[in-house]
Amino acid sequence: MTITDQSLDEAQAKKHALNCHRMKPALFSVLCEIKEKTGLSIRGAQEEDPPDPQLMRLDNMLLAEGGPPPPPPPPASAGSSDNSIEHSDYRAKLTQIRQIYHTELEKYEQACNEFTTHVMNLLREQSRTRPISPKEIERMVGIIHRKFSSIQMQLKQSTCEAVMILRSRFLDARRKRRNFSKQATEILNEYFYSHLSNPYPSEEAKEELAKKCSITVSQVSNWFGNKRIRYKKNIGKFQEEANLYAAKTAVTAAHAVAAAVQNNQTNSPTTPNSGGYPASCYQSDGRIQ
DNA sequence: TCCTATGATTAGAG
DNA sequence: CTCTAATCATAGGA
Repeated sequence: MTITDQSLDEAQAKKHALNCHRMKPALFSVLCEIKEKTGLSIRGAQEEDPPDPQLMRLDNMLLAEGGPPPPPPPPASAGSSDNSIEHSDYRAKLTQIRQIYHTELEKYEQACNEFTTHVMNLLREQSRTRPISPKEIERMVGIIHRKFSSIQMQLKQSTCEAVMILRSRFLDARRKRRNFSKQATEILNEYFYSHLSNPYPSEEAKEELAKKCSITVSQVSNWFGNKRIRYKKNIGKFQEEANLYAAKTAVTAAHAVAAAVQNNQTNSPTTPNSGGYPASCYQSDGRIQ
C-alpha cells in the first residue's frame, strides 16, 4: 500500500519533502516523531499513553489535512491569492489519498476481524483436547490486535508522507513563486529609492505598501530585505534603476512643491548625486544605519 | 537549455 | 521579534 509511490511519483517532490528542515514545523515534528517511534523507541514520553497517542496524532493530522471544510492552504507567510486551479487540483489529490487510506484501513480492519475469529475457532477446537483459559484467549487476541494496529500505524504513516509530499508539491511557496506585478514592483522601488538613505519602512509604511501592491506585509518585508542586500552588494548594477526612480520621485516632488507654492523644499526630497540618488550613509561602507 | 532576476526560506545576530 | 547574509527554487528571457 505504498500510496506514496502510487499517487505521487515525482522523485523531486520526494526529495523536497524529505528535505525536512524546510517543512512547516508542525508537520515536520509529527513526521519525525512518527519515524522515531516506529523505529521503536520510548523516548521522552511527554505524551498521554492509553489511547496510543501516536495514532491519535496521525488521525488528527489526517483529519486536519482533509476535513470537509477546505484545508487551510497557507504554507506560512505568503498569502497566495491565485491558486484556485492548483488548489482544486490539490484537493482532488488529497481526496484521492484519503480514499485510498480509508479503503485500506477498512481492509485491515476486516482482515483483523477475520483473523481473530479464525484464531478463536482454532482455540475452540483445541479446547476439546486441552483446557484453555480465558486468559490465554485474551492474550492471543491482544497479540493479534497489536500486530494489526502496527500495520495500521504504517498505513497512517505512509498516508501522512503522501500528504506531505502533496503539500510540498502544491503548497510550497517557493515552488509557486510568482513575480509581483509591474505596478507593485514600481511602488516598492519608488519607496525604496526615495528612502535610500534609510530604506526601512515602518510597520505602518509596510502595511500601506502591502495594501497598495496587493501583497502581504511579510512579502513587503521580504522584498525590502532582498532589495537592501542586493542593492548593497552591487550598487553599480542598480545605478540605472536608481536614477530612474529618483527622477520619477523628483517629478512628483516638484509637482507637490509647485502645488504648495513653496520653494524651500526643492532640495530635500531628492538631491541627485552622481545621477539621482542620495549618497546615503547606508551604502558607503557596507554598514547599515 | 542555460543564465539571470527574484521571491521565499533559513541560520544566526541583536 | 527584525534584520542580514546565504541559499534555494522558480520565472522569464536569450
